[in-house]
Amino acid sequence: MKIFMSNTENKIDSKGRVSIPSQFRSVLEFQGFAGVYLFPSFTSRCIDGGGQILINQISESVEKMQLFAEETDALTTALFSETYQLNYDQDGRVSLPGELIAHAKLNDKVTFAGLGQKFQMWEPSAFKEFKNKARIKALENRDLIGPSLNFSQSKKENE
Amino acid sequence: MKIFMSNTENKIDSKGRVSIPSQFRSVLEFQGFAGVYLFPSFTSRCIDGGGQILINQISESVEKMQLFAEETDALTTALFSETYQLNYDQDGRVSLPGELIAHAKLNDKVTFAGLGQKFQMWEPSAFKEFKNKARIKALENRDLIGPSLNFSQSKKENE
DNA sequence: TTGACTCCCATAAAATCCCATGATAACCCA
DNA sequence: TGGGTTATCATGGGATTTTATGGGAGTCAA
Repeated sequence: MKIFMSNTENKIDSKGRVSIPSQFRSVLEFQGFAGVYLFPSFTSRCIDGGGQILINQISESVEKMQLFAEETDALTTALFSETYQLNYDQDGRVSLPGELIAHAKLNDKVTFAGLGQKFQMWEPSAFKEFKNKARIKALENRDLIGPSLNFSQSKKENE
Repeated sequence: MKIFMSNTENKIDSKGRVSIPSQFRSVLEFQGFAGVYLFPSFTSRCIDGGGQILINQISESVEKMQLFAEETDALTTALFSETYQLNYDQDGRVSLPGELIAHAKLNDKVTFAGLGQKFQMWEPSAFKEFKNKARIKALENRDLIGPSLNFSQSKKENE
């Protein structure tokens, strides 16, 4: 299973175009279509992005909720009405809608950050801040992650 | 089950390339893909590395988390945004991202140390220091490991 | 016409491929 | 057992490809 990982900082040029990192493109194309789905994050000043698999997951999880019709409408509206499907050009670039740029407060640079099944686009300095906090949180919650990271070992050391 | 063991010191050349030790490569390829996953250690000034199995374990542990929770974003950011998937070339070399070099404070040499299901990459002198401390800790905690190991014997050998 | 969006080409930097070398380890055979 | 041959491996460096990015020119609609 290919997933989004690592982070790179790319430039937004004078025409408003950004290169999707090539490793991300290979994940997206592996999912069956040469483009991205982007929408403003619910919780942070950044853009959430993903490919076909992410969109499918979202649709399925909404279905499973078995909400009343009006609730479903509200939720899907919130989720999808601000979602943009952007196919990138042959050089791997998209031009970002103004709404997304505004939400993430982007200037002329974006950091792409892989989060597994999705990725995020951040104003670079905002990302660094979020990442540092995330690192600290992850250390505190290391038992959630499992034994693979030998976190439990270092836990013993400290007790 | 093939695992990573022993340690070797390799050089980082002028282009920033390092050879993955051939014994490690055979473990990695046994896991199904000719490359490594590297990320900054949460607890030490070194790089953590592994193969497909390690990444699968991590992916599985976050798979069932909520899609749009801030906590999930924080955790997956910590886990994936600093993880690099590097396929090595036909000579078995990768070029290390600057972020990882900085975290481990590497210059022109790296020590690869096998830790079973994962391995670590250290600045050589930092590794020696860490190894000595680890040895002492292991001796203190030898009863945690089980009766099969006769530590007192190897203790004598090194004194 | 203007602005937004393509497609296409140019370029510089970085990553990767390919081949050569020396050192070490593994092998073979008398 | 010893000595010589053969692999294997880490490393250096030139050549080639990929990637991100800039900018020109064409298309379409308001």
